[in-house]
Amino acid sequence: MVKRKRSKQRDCIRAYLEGRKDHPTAEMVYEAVREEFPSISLGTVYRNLSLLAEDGEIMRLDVGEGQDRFDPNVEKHYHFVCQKCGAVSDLDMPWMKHVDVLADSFAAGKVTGHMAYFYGICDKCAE
Amino acid sequence: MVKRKRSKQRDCIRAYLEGRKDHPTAEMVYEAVREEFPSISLGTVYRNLSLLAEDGEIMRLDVGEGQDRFDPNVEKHYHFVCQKCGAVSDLDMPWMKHVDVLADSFAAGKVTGHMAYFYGICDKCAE
DNA sequence: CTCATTGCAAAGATTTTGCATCACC
DNA sequence: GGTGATGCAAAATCTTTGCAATGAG
Repeated sequence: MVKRKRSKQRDCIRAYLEGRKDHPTAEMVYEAVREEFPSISLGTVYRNLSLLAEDGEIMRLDVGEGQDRFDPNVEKHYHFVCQKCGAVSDLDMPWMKHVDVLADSFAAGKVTGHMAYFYGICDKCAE
Repeated sequence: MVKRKRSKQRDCIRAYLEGRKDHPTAEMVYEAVREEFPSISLGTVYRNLSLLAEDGEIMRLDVGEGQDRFDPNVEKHYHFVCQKCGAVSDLDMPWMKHVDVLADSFAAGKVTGHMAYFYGICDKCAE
């Protein structure tokens, strides 16, 4: 890991994410942080999101919709994606480490983990 | 579903995928099909892959590496991704429909399915 | 003073699309 | 012959990167 010098922009991005449970995209982070730093560039946002993820301060999510999302909760947990509105919410459900053992018995190699998300329709869209 | 007119190019793409278990990317399909249709365009490959997926003849995979991959096996099944060489192989392991029920009890909405893949190091790379 | 960070813009990478032409039914 | 498909190139999307200027330690 490289030496890191503090920056107001990165602090702001980190602080913004800490308070969220909606897993913002880089674009959403950009729009939000822009209110405090009107001249920040999208490149800087992407760079800092990558640095924070690299340092294990946040987690990068890919729920198969093109844009990556970012989560301040770095604990292993599952997500629920609404197929109608695209909202991504946390699932407070136990991590299934045992499925890695199961998968390992079928794989032509050593299984060390898995990636998963659940999809369906959220309550709000079901109305 | 729209009316479809047959084309040699699409037939070739379909036939190429049928014989594979390595989940080629669009680029790989393009390179392969180009041997029979040297003037085929990448756009046509993308277009046909999307049409075939739309018709349920093939399945589009996203294993979080940027490029999508395509699978002639449209049955629900899991995949194993080697983190070293990037190879994607099938896992002949039962589909865990019960986890959808479990997730549903935790979700703020109706869970209808899940997406998952396992990762690790394949035998070839472990040597 | 050094070098990580920024803003800007250009470039990358992947996929989609507009359009005139082609070919299937 | 009508319209779906093709090839080509341009564009759209999302993300990364080169570079000179700026700022933190």
